[in-house]
Amino acid sequence: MNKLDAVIKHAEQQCKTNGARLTDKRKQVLSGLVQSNKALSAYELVDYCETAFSARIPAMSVYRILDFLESEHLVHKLNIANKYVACAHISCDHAHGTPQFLICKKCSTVKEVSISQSTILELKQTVTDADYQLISPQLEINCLCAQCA
Amino acid sequence: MNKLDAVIKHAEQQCKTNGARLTDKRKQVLSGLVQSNKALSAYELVDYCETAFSARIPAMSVYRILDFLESEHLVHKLNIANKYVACAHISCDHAHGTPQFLICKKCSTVKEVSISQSTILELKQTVTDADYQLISPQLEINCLCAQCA
DNA sequence: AATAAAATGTTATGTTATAACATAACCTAT
DNA sequence: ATAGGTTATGTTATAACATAACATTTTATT
Repeated sequence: MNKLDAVIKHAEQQCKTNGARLTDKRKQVLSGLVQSNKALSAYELVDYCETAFSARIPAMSVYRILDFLESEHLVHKLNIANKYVACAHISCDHAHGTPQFLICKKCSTVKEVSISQSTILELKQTVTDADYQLISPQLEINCLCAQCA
Repeated sequence: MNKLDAVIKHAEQQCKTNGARLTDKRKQVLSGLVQSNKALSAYELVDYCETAFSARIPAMSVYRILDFLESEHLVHKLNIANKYVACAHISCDHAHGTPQFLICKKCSTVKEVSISQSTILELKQTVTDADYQLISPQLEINCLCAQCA
């Protein structure tokens, strides 16, 4: 089974478990992100669905679908780029922690990496010391990929 | 001397050293950021200059001015919020490293903090291992401030 | 089949940002 | 002092990202 099918199957299963539905359009949007090697904007996903599936999904719907996929932890929003990526661990069985992203500023390719628990703890401590409350320790780091560098 | 005057004086000196000019409009935009306790968007700065100085600066110019102030290291862009803050260290004499920001997602108040050198080194190593190249180790962390929490 | 809930469509508009070209302000060398 | 280049700002248009509000369609359940 290829990667895409495996991911979609896992995603479907996961939605079912949560009593949510992975509809055709949601599958199409998720496919776009899984197949892409880089982060895509909502409007790029509109184009992808049109091209790949002849499905004309309005931008508004894509945003809603992205919200849904995020809520199911199938997709991450990269705030520094205003783009979206599929979670790199959809078809892993183990649960996974907070993702960290290296984002190529030129071409939007993304690598989802892990930093050590101790570093995360230190960041949390820094936040606590500053009298702030952490929403998510997701880090997004501006980089250049090997290609673009 | 109050904080604002001190900052502007330092900023002026710093620009002079670099052969750059801190014009009136640039001062006004910088003032807006220094006086604000939170990050502001370019359009909020347009409003600020109108209100505070009766200076109608077009959005286009504010963006250019922000670019300039960034290039002089007087201002930081917070990419996850699409807003801008004055550098917290303009009137410090010592040079300072890469800034890290805690950003309140509700009200955009910002705290500029430092993380340990060892953490920064670990992040750099993570990036290198992933065959990426770091543009800047600036971290921006989504939080809630004490007020909003 | 009737109903309620969920998903999607539609239209309008808000927000952030840049492109392209015009004009004004300011140095600096003659 | 002024001609000519450089820097700064103005103007207009438009691109790119995002949400609000309300309508319709689809799906699941009784």
